[in-house]
Amino acid sequence: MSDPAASPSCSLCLFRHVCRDAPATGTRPDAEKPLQPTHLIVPAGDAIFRQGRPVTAVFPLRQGSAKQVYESPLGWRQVTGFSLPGDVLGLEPNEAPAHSVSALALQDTECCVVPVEALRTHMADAGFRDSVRAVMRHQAERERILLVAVGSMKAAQRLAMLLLDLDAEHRRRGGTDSALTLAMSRTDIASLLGLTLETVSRLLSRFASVGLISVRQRRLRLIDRDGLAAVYADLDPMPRQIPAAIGPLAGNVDEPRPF
Amino acid sequence: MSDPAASPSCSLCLFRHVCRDAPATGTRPDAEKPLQPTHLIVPAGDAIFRQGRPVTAVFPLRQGSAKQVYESPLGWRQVTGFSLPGDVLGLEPNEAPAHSVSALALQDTECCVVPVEALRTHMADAGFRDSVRAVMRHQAERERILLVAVGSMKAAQRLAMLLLDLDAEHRRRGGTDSALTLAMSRTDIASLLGLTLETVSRLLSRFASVGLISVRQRRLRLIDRDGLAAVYADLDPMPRQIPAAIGPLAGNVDEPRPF
DNA sequence: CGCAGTATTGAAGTAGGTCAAATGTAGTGG
DNA sequence: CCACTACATTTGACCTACTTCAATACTGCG
Repeated sequence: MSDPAASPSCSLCLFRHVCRDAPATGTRPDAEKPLQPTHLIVPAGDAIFRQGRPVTAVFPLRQGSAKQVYESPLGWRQVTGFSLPGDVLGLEPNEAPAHSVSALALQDTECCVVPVEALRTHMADAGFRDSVRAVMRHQAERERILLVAVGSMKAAQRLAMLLLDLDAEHRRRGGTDSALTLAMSRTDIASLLGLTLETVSRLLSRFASVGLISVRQRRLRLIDRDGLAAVYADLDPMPRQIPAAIGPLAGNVDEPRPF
Repeated sequence: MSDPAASPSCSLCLFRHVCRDAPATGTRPDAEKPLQPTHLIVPAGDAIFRQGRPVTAVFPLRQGSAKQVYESPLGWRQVTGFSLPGDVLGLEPNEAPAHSVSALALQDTECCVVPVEALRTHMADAGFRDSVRAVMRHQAERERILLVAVGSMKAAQRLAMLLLDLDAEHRRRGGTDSALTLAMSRTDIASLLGLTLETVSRLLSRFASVGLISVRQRRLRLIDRDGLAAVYADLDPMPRQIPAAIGPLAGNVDEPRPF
């Protein structure tokens, strides 16, 4: 846990090619790997950094998970995303001097600390710079998809989208099973999707009752990904209570890609 | 209209310090102003650029107005913002190689064309670079506020927010009167705010009926900015039909700042 | 004038919010 | 280990803000 050695999350880390902690990469000689970040342990619920505070470092996530929370000038609060091991917290686009959101640990969490000076130094490398910017662009794209989802999709679609995304991230991290554990509360999910916690809970139960998933508290298992994708794409009126007996051969979805 | 001379919008333009078309700035000697952009006329409804297409130039808006439209992978479309003269269209953060949204002219529109090479050249100047990045950050902040609005505010709040923002932009451009003309349709407004056009129309009527604004079609006049700010801040249950006779002295709003 | 696009207004339906109660889970200290 | 508390989740019943459907009016343009 507090062992500074390479963790599995390192293999997905943005800094893996320049970090001493990361396992050697086959393709590169790794002649120079000057980055040896310190580590930081954050207990569940605590902030890794806070919105508005100056950016002094970025934080590759090693263990645990976090949520990003944005607080608007009028005091409205909204979750804008979740992060898993391998993600880098605190990367601000456009050379922002201050964090645009807060990051709160969803559980006891460990992350690396990469000072901005080190980051800036490495940004001199074109390849590295490009990959950092690609990550930033991906984040921006995600937020836009969230905006469209919240702005024009139904509750069931939004939740299906989130589940598919969480599953995709889980698999990208090597999870071969379909079981995942939700680190975030129903309230967090509701905030992200622009719903209430009751709606999220009901929807999860409904998904389960029609055989799309199984849920018990925070243990979740995706059973029918295609079905979820259909819900996401809204090809499916999503049976209110009991599925209309006529199951029309679960049609394929042209674009099931979540997020 | 097609006269290439300086327009009033130039005085707000990001490029004013480096552009030959812009009026001389008092503070700087303008020794070097190597930018002399070509101009582009876009008829109402046409695209200035399209989402996914490579970024070849950015487009300072001279006359007219435009909307940004994002199309999600699944085909959902949403307006993400409106632009007025002085704004720069097509500025993509993170060195994105392609436009992340489309820009459609809301009326016959004229804009400058600044090739990306020229932009990149001027980015060498620290002051200029900083101001460009500040604009990008401001845009990102706007989108986040929109996300929170759509995700957790009521319809009336969202609309009040938009009206206050449009008004603020109008005044920033020198408009001293409280009258403004909406270049966008009710449908566009509805899309931006995550509502239906009928709701927008009804809400405008309701705002008018309680004396916050006056509207007729696309002519709009803000009558009670403080009242709108109160609606935005939700200090006000927003009378359903006829105000509940007890008017509690229209309280001050701590943070009436829209967007 | 008459048509096409845009806006307003009404009536009815519903998705999701709100309020409230019951159950489950985890943490704490005895 | 267990009792007790605090909090998260589920579920139900009701309600309303918003959508949907539909009809009517306004504006601009050939």
